[in-house]
Amino acid sequence: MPELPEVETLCRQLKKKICDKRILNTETFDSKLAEIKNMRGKRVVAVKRAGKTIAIDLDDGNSIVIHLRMTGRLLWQKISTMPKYSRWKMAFADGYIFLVDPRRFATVRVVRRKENGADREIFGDFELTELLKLHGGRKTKIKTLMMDQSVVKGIGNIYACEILYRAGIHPERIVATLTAAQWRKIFSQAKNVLKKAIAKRGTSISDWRDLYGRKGENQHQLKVYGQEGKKCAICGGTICRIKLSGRGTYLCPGCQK
DNA sequence: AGAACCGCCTGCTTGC
DNA sequence: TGCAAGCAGGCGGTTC
Repeated sequence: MPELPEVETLCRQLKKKICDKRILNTETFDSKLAEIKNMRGKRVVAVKRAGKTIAIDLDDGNSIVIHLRMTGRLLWQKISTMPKYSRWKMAFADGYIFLVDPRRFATVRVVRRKENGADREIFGDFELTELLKLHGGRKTKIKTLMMDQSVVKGIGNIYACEILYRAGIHPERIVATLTAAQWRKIFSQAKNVLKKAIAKRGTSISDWRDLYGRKGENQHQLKVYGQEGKKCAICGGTICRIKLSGRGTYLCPGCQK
C-alpha cells in the first residue's frame, strides 16, 4: 500500500513527466469517480505531495488531489490501451496516466487550491516538542498514534512497524509512558526509515509499482513487516505478528518492550 | 473528548 | 476440483 515513500516516488516521477504540460483530456471509467470534471485544456504547473496525497496543481487555480488508499496505482503509458482495473485517465500529447485500482478505494477530487504549509509533514514543519504538547499525554498505543494522519502525515502500517522495531519500542506501548529519549529515537528512526525507503523507490511487498510499472527495492530492507516466524537480526528471537486495532502488526518480542 | 469500531471494495488464500 | 468463507486495510463516519 502506498505510504509516504511510495507517494514521494510517484510525485517525483510525475513532476518530471507532466509539469508544464497540457492535459488534452480526462476520462472516468468508474461510477464512483463520476463527479470528476473533464480537465481538458488545463496546464499542470506543479506536482506536490502532502502526506500520502498527491496534488497536481493546474493553471486555473485548481488542484487534482489523488489518494491511492490501498491498491491504487498511477501508471504512465505511451499507448491508450487500458490496463486492467483502470478507473480514470489523463491524456497528454506524449502519453497517458491511468489510475489503476482493483479495490476501488482510491479517490480523485478537484479542489480550489489553497496554500497550505508543510504542517505535520515529517520532512517539513514537524516539531517533536509541538507533538508532545498536543499528544504526549494520550492513552492510545504508539503505533495507532503514528498512523493517525492528523498527528503526523505519511506513515502507514508497514513503516510504523519498521520504525518501532528500529526504535526498540513495542507497538502497544501507551503513548503517555514514553520517555523523552524514546520519543527522540522514534522521531529519528522515522526520518531514517522513510528516507531510505524513498531512496529505494518504495516497498513492493504486494502491489506497489511506480509510475512506469517498476517494483521498488525497499522490501529487501524490511526487518519485521511480513517476516513472521523469521529470526530477528538483532537478538535472534522470532518475529511475531499480533493484531492491533484490527491491523496486522509485526514485531520482535525480544527487542521491543 | 478520545478511543474503538464499521463499511467501503474485490482479489487472493484457505478450508472443506 | 470447485466453491464459499475469510482476510487484507486507509480512512471517513459513527458509536460508545
